[in-house]
Amino acid sequence: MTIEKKELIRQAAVKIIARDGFYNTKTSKIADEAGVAVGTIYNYFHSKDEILEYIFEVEFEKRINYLKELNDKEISIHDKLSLFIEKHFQEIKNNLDTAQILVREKEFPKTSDFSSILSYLNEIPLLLESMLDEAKEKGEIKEQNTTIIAGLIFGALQGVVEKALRTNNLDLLENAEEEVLNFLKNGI
Amino acid sequence: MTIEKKELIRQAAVKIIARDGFYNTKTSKIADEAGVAVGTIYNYFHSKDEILEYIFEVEFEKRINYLKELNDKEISIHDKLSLFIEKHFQEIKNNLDTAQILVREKEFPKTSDFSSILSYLNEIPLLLESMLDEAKEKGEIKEQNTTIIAGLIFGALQGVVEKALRTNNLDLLENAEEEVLNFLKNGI
DNA sequence: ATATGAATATTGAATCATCATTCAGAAAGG
DNA sequence: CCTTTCTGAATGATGATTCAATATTCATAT
Repeated sequence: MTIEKKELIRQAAVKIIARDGFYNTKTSKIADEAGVAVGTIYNYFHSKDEILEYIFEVEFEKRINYLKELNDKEISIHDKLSLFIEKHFQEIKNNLDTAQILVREKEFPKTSDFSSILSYLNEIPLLLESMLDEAKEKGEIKEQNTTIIAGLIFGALQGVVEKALRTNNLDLLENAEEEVLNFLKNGI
Repeated sequence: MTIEKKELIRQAAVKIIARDGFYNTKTSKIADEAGVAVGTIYNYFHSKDEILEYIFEVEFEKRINYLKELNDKEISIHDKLSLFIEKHFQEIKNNLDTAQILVREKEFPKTSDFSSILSYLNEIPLLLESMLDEAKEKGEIKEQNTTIIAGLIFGALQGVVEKALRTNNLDLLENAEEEVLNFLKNGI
């Protein structure tokens, strides 16, 4: 039960799920890709659902930890957002398969092992929101509904990634950071 | 083979798929909700996939037709976006179940009846993009990558809806239109 | 009005393919 | 040799789709 083998299976799963979508992925395909038997997967995960959960966990924790760090820093809201967005697109470009999964997989029924994915999905906008709230208090940004704006920013990032992947236009990701930042600052 | 019955089945499907997600919805549940036998569904749709496709078709055509109308009008880009966003949130509030489906269902494998959903998903950002291009030529908005900005706006709208539905905070939708517009105009 | 029956629509139990998961035995490790 | 890990064929549940039987519709004839 080494952590490396779990990681091997996770990476294989990322590749296959990115291509076929979670519900159209068979555990046997993941096993093939990882070069292990199906049974082995079940030594590291309790269920197929748990694999997806783990993929989200790994990826979201990077963002969440980084956001928390940023929140504690004494820098302007613009710098915070700038750094976060830079980090975000860096991770995206770093692993397009994971990016595909993050923007595509949204179907998490209550009766499943998915509950922690839902908290991850909540947490990033919440951190953005508290970041915005603090900036609002300091007068760095104008009066506005920070819940909506946080949801909007989170969605905007996804929208750009979705567009790039859907049209297979990866060059978009190169300019995305700058364009998004400029947009956040000044609008269209 | 009346159109009313097809519509009855569509509405039942919307309700169940919004609650359980497409891949976790059984045709028998849709049949129950519609008050028909499973077999009847197959008189109106060739497959389960086709039901989802039809749901997207009905909803996206509203937006697409409206956007095309707007594109032909001689009004400012801000008015165009304002009208589109107003329409969008109006439709969302009008049918939360459909909204849930639009933001949640993203898994459309190649081998399926989903191909037309993919073109719908492309078309709205493309229309937004050409709207922005025109405004850019006229000097209404600054120089910027309109592909990215269109993807960003499309995503931002989804992000707000997702947030409202995920946290079951429907009040957000009341202020969403104004906040989003203000954001588009001036940034944070 | 009412009856007729051919065309059309509905029904839901039966079919059949599809996987997630299990687990008895084999291999590897120490 | 004992423990841990791996294997992959067998199991069992699930659920989309089919289709023969039944019901309904409705144009036409009486």
